[in-house]
Amino acid sequence: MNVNANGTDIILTNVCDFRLRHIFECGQCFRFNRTNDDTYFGIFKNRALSISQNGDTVILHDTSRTDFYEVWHDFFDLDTDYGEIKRHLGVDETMRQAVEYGSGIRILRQDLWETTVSFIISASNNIPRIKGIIERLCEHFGEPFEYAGKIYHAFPSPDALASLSERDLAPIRAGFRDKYILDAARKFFSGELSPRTLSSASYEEARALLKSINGVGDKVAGCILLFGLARREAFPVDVWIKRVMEYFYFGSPQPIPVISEFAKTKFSGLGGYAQQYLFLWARDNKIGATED
DNA sequence: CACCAGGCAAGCC
DNA sequence: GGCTTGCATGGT
Repeated sequence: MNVNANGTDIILTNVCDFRLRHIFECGQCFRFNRTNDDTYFGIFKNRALSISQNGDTVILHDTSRTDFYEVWHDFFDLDTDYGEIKRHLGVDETMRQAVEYGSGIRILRQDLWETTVSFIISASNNIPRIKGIIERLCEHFGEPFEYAGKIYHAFPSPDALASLSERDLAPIRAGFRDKYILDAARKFFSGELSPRTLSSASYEEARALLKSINGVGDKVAGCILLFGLARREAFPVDVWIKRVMEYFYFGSPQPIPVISEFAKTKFSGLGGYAQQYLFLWARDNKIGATED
């Protein structure tokens, strides 16, 4: 990959294993959306980005070399060799197909706190509504900032939410999840949970700490570990993963713990990557779902 | 109008 | 311990 600047654009050429549609449509990130055929626009922390792709050329619009190297390079996980990961995962016909289908997936390195709240909101919800709730949360309580002449809102800090009541969150229309968001905010605000504590904890310790938040169970904790703490061994089992694993590896319904154990053995430290390839493939092709 | 959405907690036995 | 049910809201 080569990096060049052209005015306020950063141009990446010879980019491998990178496709915006795969990255942003595999359900890991809720604040980026497609604006036209090959362009996505979104917000991460207190920065916005418009990014487009044509083959193996990627353009980051209205940014700088500094922001590219300090923010976006890490966000897009550009130091990780996905070719190597895909070779390790493509050990059977199912995984070969899943990896081929989502060949441009990269697991974004997202913010821990934002990921925690986002996946609390994801419980028993659908992606368009998850995005709506998150945007309302940001508009009401996030710090405004400017990008390309327009005003956007950062994700609200724990401090901004910790002293709110459920009534204050009513306009967000998060439903029964409002009290879970507040519990998470209070635990992060008080320091009971912190990025430093969770980063330095072992996988199982971090998982247990996250599950101390009301509204965080095994599945949501798995997503936070995978997307917010870069624990790539996490294999969160949602309805789609459950279906695709049952369909290809078991042939019959299985309890979630059975699927988790199977994945742990089969994928080892690469479970999170496997999960993303399987999720995108299963959902796009409705694998295992009942016909309409 | 049922039924479901990247689940979870509380209440049962 | 495992199993069932209610949960807010919006889309199909």
